[in-house]
Amino acid sequence: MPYGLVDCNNFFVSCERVFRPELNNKPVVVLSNNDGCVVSRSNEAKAMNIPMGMPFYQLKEHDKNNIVTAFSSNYVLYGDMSHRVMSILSNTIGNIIPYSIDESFFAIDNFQQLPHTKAVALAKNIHQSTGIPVSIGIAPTKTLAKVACKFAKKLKGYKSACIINTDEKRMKALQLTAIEDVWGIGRRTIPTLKQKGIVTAADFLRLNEKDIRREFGLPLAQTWKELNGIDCIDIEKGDNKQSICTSRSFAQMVDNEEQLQTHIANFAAQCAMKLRKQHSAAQSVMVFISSNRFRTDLQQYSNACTQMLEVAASNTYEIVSAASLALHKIFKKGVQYKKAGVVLCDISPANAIQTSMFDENQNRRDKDNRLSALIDSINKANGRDTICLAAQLSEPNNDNTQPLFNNNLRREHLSERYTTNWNELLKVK
DNA sequence: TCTGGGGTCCTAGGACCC
DNA sequence: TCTGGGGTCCTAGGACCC
Repeated sequence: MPYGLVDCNNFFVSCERVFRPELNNKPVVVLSNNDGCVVSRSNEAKAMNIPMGMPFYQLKEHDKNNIVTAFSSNYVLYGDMSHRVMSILSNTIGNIIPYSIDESFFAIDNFQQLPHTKAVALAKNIHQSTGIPVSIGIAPTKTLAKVACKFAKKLKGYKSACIINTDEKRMKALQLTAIEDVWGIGRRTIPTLKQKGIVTAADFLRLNEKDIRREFGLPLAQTWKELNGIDCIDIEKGDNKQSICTSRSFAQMVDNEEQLQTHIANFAAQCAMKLRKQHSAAQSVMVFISSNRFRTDLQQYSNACTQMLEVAASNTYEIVSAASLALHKIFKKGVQYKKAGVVLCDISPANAIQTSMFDENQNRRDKDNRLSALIDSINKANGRDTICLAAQLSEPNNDNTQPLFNNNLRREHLSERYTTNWNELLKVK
């Protein structure tokens, strides 16, 4: 059964351009949180040799004439645009297998179901309806669909859709595909493969499957099979996450425990909310902190601590308390902290919690759960953090204080939330 | 001065059992 | 001096992805 892949071109940049069409054909980049580094580039920016992940301050030096337009990341906007693209796709194709914010696989019964003309029309429809240009690859396996999609994106003649439906086309495509461009082969294995004289995907196929399995492990052996046309990579995961993480780098480094506790409380509360959203509970709460690894002139320290809960929980109070305890165990005085985060693990469905025979806190836990549900509904109706724990406030004793979340974050090039906020709609003269 | 965030899966090795 | 064998489970760390 063949697979298709729809991949949005330069997705974040394309989202920004929908509302700033004057930036079409100009170099544009979108930055990570804190305006840290480049995470999305227009073709023009790529042509200027701006690499993925380039720190923004280096870009400023690189781009002396200021011809590159930079945006802070606007995830609300990108999430909404992604939803629009995926809706059209699923309305046209039926069942889709979402893979990331900007790409989705789908399975078709046979190649006749989506011939080139129809695939071209689909790409065109998505572009016209949403403003987002996409590329489509169709092939016998997901890994080959990825290969096809790269050609659809790179070569104009394909009109945004490329189909690999014969062995001849497959081998031709693999000969023209550099080994580092193969989905599933990462930077750590490339040097070893190159040493063996493997330069293209076709070279890689000359290796023996058993040897690959032994030397590189199961995932690479699966990639080998997929390139041979044998479908074996399954990415259909359940709707529920197995771990939930909230973490940030700080614009300004933090050195006192109280302030770090406030950040951790906000991360933990955010994690708990995501957890409840998927109707799950977590049995363990991990907290990590680290200094600025780029500042070799400062003391380096990073550590993590996992706090187990007696009974899996999802209410904010318990999760924030556990995180606070964990932080206290690893906090070291005198360190300038640059990054911190909370990860929830051992996640199970909330309706299947294994209770403890010796649990004397069930009544309190029931109350906390009801309270968290109430907080969620108030915040959903009135905006994030309308109600929060005092531990999340930067100055708990001051009535005007705000939750600290995202406060220590640099976002100097933020666009409007054009599609999700009435106050930020596009203005037309 | 300024360097992101959030996931998944696999594996080797240790702990533990009989 | 000589010091079992075989199995399971758990976990930290590493690889990959976008």
